[in-house]
Amino acid sequence: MQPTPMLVAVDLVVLTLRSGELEALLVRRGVEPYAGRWALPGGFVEPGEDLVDTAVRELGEEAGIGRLRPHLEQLATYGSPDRDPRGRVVSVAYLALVPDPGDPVAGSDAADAAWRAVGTLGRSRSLAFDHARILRDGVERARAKLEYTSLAAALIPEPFTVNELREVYAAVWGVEPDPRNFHRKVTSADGFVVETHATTTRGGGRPARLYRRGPAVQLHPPMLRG
Amino acid sequence: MQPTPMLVAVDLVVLTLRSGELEALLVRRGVEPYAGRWALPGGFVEPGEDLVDTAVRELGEEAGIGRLRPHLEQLATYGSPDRDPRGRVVSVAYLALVPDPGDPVAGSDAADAAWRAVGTLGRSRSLAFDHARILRDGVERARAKLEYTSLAAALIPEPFTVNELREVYAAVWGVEPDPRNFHRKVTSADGFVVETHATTTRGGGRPARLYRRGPAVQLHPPMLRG
DNA sequence: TAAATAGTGTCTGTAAGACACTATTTT
DNA sequence: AAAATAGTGTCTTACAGACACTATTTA
Repeated sequence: MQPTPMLVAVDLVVLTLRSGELEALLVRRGVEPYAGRWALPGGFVEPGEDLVDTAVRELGEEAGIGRLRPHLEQLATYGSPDRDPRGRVVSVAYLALVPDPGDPVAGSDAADAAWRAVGTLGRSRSLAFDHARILRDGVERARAKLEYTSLAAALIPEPFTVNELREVYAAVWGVEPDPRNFHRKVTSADGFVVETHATTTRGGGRPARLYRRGPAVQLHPPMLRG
Repeated sequence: MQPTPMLVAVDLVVLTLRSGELEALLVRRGVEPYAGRWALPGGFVEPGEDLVDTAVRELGEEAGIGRLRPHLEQLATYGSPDRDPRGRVVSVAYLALVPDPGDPVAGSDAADAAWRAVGTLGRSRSLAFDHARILRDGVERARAKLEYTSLAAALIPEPFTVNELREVYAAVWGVEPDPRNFHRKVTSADGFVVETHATTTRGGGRPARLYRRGPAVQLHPPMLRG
């Protein structure tokens, strides 16, 4: 029995922190199916192109985000037979975390693009295809990985203060960690952040030391959320 | 520009515990490419078939494992353009953890099947395609998830003793948890195991209480490995 | 009885969370 | 000075790990 060829796409859950909220990048579809509806950025894998290269290419095309060296990891693959009315399309989803790149520029195959707070999107049916589900999975992955990795630092521009890093946890988890305990944990966790010699007063009050992302990927000990 | 159709396969990393060792199910390929080489069980996704259904079907076909109600989760997707000499094949890998089902029965498209200790397989180039890489990722996923989920119980038959559960951690992590502290942690972790009223002396010594898998998926607190 | 495994109690060190207190800026 | 944010120290509680001790079986 001959195997059946299928179309393979890459869809992106691109998250950032804007004005204290976790937001996702969406594009408004210009063509059927779901024309006019919001969707995750994505596109088909080209011949000879590795999956992650498709993700990187789409990141650049859809929002000029490539230059920001985002954190990029594979999320999951969605292949329900009826997820795309055009036929059998298997979608490999990637999760990207980037510092806020500002308002997006519309790409070639997107009539419009915008950042939207993730709060209500996951539950809604406003997104095309099964993208609400994919977005929800991506947000949940990000939430979970903040706990035991240094991923939070990927959502804000360098250099950053400890308080700016704390605001990432506040936005993503919806809880306000104690600023004093948070400070102690971050600066004592091995390799989470490395200090620069500069300070800033952009937050008001006493000057805060500026930090860059440290070499650690896994955090020991982890940042716990209750 | 028209997107290029590709073949989509599902490959399985099936792990179990046999004679104190973590072992993976392998099949010997009967056809080219890589004829005669060991590979992960797997097959192409059929039209109208969901990815996870392909995984379940292959589990049944390749080793009659379906009846064991294995833990099954998606692992990752591998789509390097040159990973299969026949052409472009994207493979969605699933991780299955099962209680030891005994020696496998050869399936239809496998000349032979066998359990192999994972210790050296990951590093070797003896497996077909990129299956050594996939196996390594699966084992690493299992190792990591033992820490904060109740997955260990999926590798042994029910009902089990606390000591049998401890042997799972010993085999997968390569460390021997203290039996006394382990006992306290397992029985006090919320929903990890539920006790039956039966006991057994199959381990020798004082009769040990028998347990079944509890309702918990995430463990609070987690089982730490140093 | 000895040997083996099952299970409980106790101690110590580490770290999370609560929060008092000091430090350095702007208004 | 007052207000704001940055950063340190201290206390309490929880729990991981070490390990003494008791419990219940087989040989």
